[in-house]
Amino acid sequence: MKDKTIYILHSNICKALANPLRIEIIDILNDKELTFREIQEITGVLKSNLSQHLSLMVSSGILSQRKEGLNMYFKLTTEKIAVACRMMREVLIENLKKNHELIKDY
Amino acid sequence: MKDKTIYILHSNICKALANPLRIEIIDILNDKELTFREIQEITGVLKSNLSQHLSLMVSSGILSQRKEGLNMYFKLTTEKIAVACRMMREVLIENLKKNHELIKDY
DNA sequence: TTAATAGTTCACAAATATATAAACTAATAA
DNA sequence: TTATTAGTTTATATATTTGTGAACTATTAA
Repeated sequence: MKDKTIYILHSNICKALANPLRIEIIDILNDKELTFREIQEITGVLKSNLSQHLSLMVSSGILSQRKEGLNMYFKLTTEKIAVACRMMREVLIENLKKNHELIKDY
Repeated sequence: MKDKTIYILHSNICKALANPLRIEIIDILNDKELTFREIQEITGVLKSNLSQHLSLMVSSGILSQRKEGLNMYFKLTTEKIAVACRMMREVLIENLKKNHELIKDY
């Protein structure tokens, strides 16, 4: 029986992207570092909820955080996350276009 | 209030990757088309379970299927899925290496 | 028509993920 | 010290995901 550990670990990284709020966070962090407060203002979610999502993203290794005074800063650990994410967005857009082509004939 | 529909749709694509079995399926379909039977033999899961996972992947738009006689064939709809997936794998490997660096000093 | 093979659908139980609110901790300022 | 700001943790309720087995449908062969 083949060892499937790698698939579990790999899917954990993917799970970190598998939520609308977390996708939005990746989108807005794209190429910059932002504070917790800034992310909260843009997304408009409860701080407890945001903290849980950010914490999940940090522990899955896609975000890194640092504290400066009272503020916590967050950024993507690597450009690759943003690139992979953009690639998925392209797949989405292509699929939406295909569906549109199918539907417009009716 | 900003419209978050795009984030929901985008996260649906990501959810299609957010499971160990589905990652394995993407891995083995990498550049070829396989039958249900072949995927089942490689992964070793129940056919009902496999069918549900494949169906989810098809309806989220990352796989396409075609029937030929008694057999159902599956393949990735686009190369981009495999590329995005490989990119995530690289992020995982980098993180594992970082953790290893941290741990080996103890 | 009957049987066999291939896969899908359904119902259900168990596990995980999510949002909320309240209580908590850390850092700075008064 | 006390208060304030910034964020985390915890408990809890709800929703979603997952695996299993049984029943079902579709295609081909006897």
